[in-house]
Amino acid sequence: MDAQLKKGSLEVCVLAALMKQDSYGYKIIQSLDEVVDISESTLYPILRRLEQNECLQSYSVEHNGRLRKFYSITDKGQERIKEYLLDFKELMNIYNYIAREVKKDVE
Amino acid sequence: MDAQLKKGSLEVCVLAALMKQDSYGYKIIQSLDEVVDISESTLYPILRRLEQNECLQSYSVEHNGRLRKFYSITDKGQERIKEYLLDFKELMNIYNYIAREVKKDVE
DNA sequence: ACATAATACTATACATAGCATAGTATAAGA
DNA sequence: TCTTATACTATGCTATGTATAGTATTATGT
Repeated sequence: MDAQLKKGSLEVCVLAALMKQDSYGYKIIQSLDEVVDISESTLYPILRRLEQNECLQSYSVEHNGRLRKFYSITDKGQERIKEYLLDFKELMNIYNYIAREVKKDVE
Repeated sequence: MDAQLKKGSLEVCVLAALMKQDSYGYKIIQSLDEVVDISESTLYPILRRLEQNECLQSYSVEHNGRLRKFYSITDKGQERIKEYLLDFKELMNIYNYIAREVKKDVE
């Protein structure tokens, strides 16, 4: 899938993954496996950005002697998702236009 | 609308606008007016990029003493649109996942 | 015992696309 | 004569996704 098309969506996808329960980097990648292929180099910067934005909060839990960084979604993060859903409707307008123009050609 | 979300779509939107008939910069902006707000600083670079990619061809027509640059879509440009439509289905998967996780929370 | 895979994260650097801003230049209308 | 519409070019910024590499521990396989 074209990287450009993912822009703006991956971030929100990560937020959505944290709606059910708190999670950490490695686990998030796995839980999103069926939805989208997201690599470490994409996810970790997103997590840091979202924390800076206050869309996420983090806390560390010791696991096998190392710290696992858990993230939980904030109210602001949930607002962010709602804005995305609204924006996506506008994107659908663009998509529909494109699909329509192609069909016209076929007819 | 969030600029990031438009990435990858505007370019194809311009291609789609040229499916019916050849057109030029200023006119394209107008014809896309109802679909998406695209400014000159966005459109003209797109047109040049698409011509370099060979998704568009151009020719100049004199109009009131100045040259108007008309663009027409190539076969490669039409292929490009088809790829976009496929890619968009994957994006819909992401969107559906996000919408689903939000709903779960409401229930 | 040793190698490999899985786990878990950090850091650097890059490409791309959309967009703001500014500049150039002509024609038409108030 | 001033503004608006027309039509395009050029420079530079920012955000996001991604490749690559590095670090370090645990579990598994041979």
